[in-house]
Amino acid sequence: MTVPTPSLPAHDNPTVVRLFEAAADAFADKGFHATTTRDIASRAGLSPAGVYVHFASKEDLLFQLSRVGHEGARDALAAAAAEANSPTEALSEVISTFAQWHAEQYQVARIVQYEFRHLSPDHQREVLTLRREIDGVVEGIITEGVASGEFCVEDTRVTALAALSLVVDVARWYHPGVRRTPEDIGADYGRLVLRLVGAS
Amino acid sequence: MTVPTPSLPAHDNPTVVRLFEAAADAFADKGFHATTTRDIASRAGLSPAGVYVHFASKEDLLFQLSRVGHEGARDALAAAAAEANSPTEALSEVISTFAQWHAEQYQVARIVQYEFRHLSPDHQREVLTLRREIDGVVEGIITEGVASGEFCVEDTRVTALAALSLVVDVARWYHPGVRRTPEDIGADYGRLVLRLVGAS
DNA sequence: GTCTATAAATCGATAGAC
DNA sequence: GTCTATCGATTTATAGAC
Repeated sequence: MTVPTPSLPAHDNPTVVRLFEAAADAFADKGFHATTTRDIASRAGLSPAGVYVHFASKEDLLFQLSRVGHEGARDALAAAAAEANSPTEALSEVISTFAQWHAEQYQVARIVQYEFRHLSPDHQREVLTLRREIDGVVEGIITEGVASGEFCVEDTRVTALAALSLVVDVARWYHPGVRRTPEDIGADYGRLVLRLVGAS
Repeated sequence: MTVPTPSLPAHDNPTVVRLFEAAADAFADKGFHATTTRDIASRAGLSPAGVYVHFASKEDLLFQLSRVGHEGARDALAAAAAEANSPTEALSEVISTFAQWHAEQYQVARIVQYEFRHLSPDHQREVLTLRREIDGVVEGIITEGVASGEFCVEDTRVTALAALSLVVDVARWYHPGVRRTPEDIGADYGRLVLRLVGAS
């Protein structure tokens, strides 16, 4: 049994946690470049210089948010896939879980999906590795379902990308106050994706 | 017969056209706030001050791009819908056309979909009106298809949003050099969306 | 209508006291 | 580890010559 990777750098430090939440709010709300380090610091109750005691730069904050966000999504996905007894159940559960995560964590999801290009090239590569793990889970389930005869698709990659598009776009339009709850959205997309793969 | 609204302010002025294209490239590539007016001006072959002869501000450039982009998408959609003889044909054609547009015009599409929040409140309202026209076309077709018995959906609004998510997300992942052509993508999504509405 | 030059404000990040 | 103060670079936008 290995010790799980800490989800945050120094996640037991309350000031670091506050900075993390402040940056997540600000980046999701205004975007990376429209957010100032002063903005983040004041939301966290610190002076402008306080940020740099805990993070090397504004880009470092974005990177840590992206990394932790991806890891959280990947873990939620893997847990959902592990419990399933068939490709149909697995796909429905994984998409449902992922869609719900995109709604509940819509700030982090937005940063993960839409602020990616503002990471340094090295950090882009690292985050891309995590993203490919996630994409691979969905594509793998569809491949299994086609092999077992449960699914009927023209192109596995095209269908996997379409399924992920449904989910990712939740981060664009979701905000607290929309009609549906995150649970509703997850359930809706769990059903819709079974139509996409010809399983219902 | 009314004269069509010019798609560009002073669209017959070659300098304005060059500025427009330079801004579209830059905003799509780096985002609104990461793009400098110097960057736009130099891409258009002008001095930093040259921008302000033709546009009031950087935000004005973003607004004009968003407005013209939305109008182009809406017109392409309306033309596709007008030619169809059934809800099934209409939905397939509209989604196919819209997806193809998002790939071919992926720079403008990206600006339209992801830089919206950087518009002024007044300009957000104006662009939102255009966007609701587009959403209404898709939702209207699905409503017709349900009424005629061609489609079978649980919730019309949820399904319309899902169909649009497929299309909108093209602007996030598409770039020249991906495996499929814009025509391929349009054809793929025209078929996939018929599955979403239970028509195939 | 385009230029050079620059104003005026703001940014990310650092220095050094405590 | 947090602060005040500020550096140095960069930004949007304007002034005024041509």
